[in-house]
Amino acid sequence: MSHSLGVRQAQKQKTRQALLDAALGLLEEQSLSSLGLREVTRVVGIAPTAFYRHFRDMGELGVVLVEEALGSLHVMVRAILAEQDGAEERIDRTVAVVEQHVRRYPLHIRFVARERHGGVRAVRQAIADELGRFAEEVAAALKSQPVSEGWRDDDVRMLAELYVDRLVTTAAALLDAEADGAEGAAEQVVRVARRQLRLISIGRRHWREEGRGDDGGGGRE
Amino acid sequence: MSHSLGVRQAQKQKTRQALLDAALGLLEEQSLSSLGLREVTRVVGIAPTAFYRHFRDMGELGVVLVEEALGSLHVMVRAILAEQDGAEERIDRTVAVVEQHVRRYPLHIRFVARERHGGVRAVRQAIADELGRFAEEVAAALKSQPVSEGWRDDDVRMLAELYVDRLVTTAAALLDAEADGAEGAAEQVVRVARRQLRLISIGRRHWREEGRGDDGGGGRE
DNA sequence: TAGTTCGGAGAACGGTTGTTTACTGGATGA
DNA sequence: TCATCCAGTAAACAACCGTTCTCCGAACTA
Repeated sequence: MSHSLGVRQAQKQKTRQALLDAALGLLEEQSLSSLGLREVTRVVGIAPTAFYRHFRDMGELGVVLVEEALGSLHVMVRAILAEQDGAEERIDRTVAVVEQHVRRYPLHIRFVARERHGGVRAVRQAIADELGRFAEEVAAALKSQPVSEGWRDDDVRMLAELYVDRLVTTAAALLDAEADGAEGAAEQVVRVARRQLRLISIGRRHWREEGRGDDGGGGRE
Repeated sequence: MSHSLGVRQAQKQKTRQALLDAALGLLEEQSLSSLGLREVTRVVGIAPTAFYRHFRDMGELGVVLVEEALGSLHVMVRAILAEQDGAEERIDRTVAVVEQHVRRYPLHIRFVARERHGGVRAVRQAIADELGRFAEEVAAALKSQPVSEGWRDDDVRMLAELYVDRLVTTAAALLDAEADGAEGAAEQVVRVARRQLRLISIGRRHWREEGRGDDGGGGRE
């Protein structure tokens, strides 16, 4: 905060953020690879050429958007992992936080869901990296819980990825449900998500007893 | 087969299929909303205007591609569900079939993964519908298994969605792993997928004992 | 055989795109 | 105060886009 950056840099960051916001808005109804540079600058109200003062191309802007979007998600998960409640309460809290996050940053969620497998390589990579870091963080938290005693590290990681994936999927489904305008749709998604997490949690508790057969390397041919 | 359709209609279907194939090929590296009509016709080798003889616009072509892509997936799942093996063998077979399907129809998988949350509403809807039907089929199969005795219908459906989602996600991950050229990446994905399915399966077997608390309607506010 | 149907060609349309080049004017720092 | 920097401007570029309209010729039908 403090140093106040000078009028010059402050203005630059302002229009830079305006570009990011405008792009994110436009990306609600199209995908990044079809989003035009001129389209974005038009919304912001600056000349097309001014775009280059901030980003080399739309792909670069997309990567920045990824950081912005998943940065806020990061905060969300830290909040969940910090808790020490029982499994049931933790699940409720988790889903509730996802729900509220979707309501607060719908455009960010939409963007991540869409571009995760989208047409721009650099953006896909950025999302994959960030979600990977994400899973790592979840894995660390899971490992420190009593239930994980005797678990192999890669099994913990496997579980973490299952959780992360479920959260992302739930968030996307929730977004679609709200967009479709159907009345009870969102609540339905939330209920299903809770039960799915519960089932996974049950599987987790019984993993040590039955999860044998550590299918090492090999394979079939 | 037999009726041979006449030279006229046969040719039409031929170029129609050529359009679909060309589009699918181009969609390996971009998303539908950025795919141009001229781009497709150029690959096929016909005039841009001829496109309209087959599709109103690219969205319509996309919907047809969805049916084509998920139609083959449908066959795949029937094969899996038909089996009567034990849980472990079933999981191995499932993952193996997914693996081979990804190798046989990589472009179809890529397309579905990308456009599931893509920028074209009609296509998203078509994919959602098809995956829904898919989950319904899986649910019916799960219900007929002894393990599901005493399960509520919507709990079975919840489990089916969990499975379907996992298969789609695994297929997409497998595709990315193979594209990235990393040597053991694909095998790693397969191993993780197997263990995740195993964990879910364990959760399923213990669901009746611990899955209580049927969080009915209500909610929090 | 004569008439109709229709998949495809071709040209032209107005509009949009990304990118380059040269320029302006206010903030910046000596 | 004065030279420098640099975010944003303006004009022009060639390339491409989706769509319309008119026409052709081979396949169909009667």
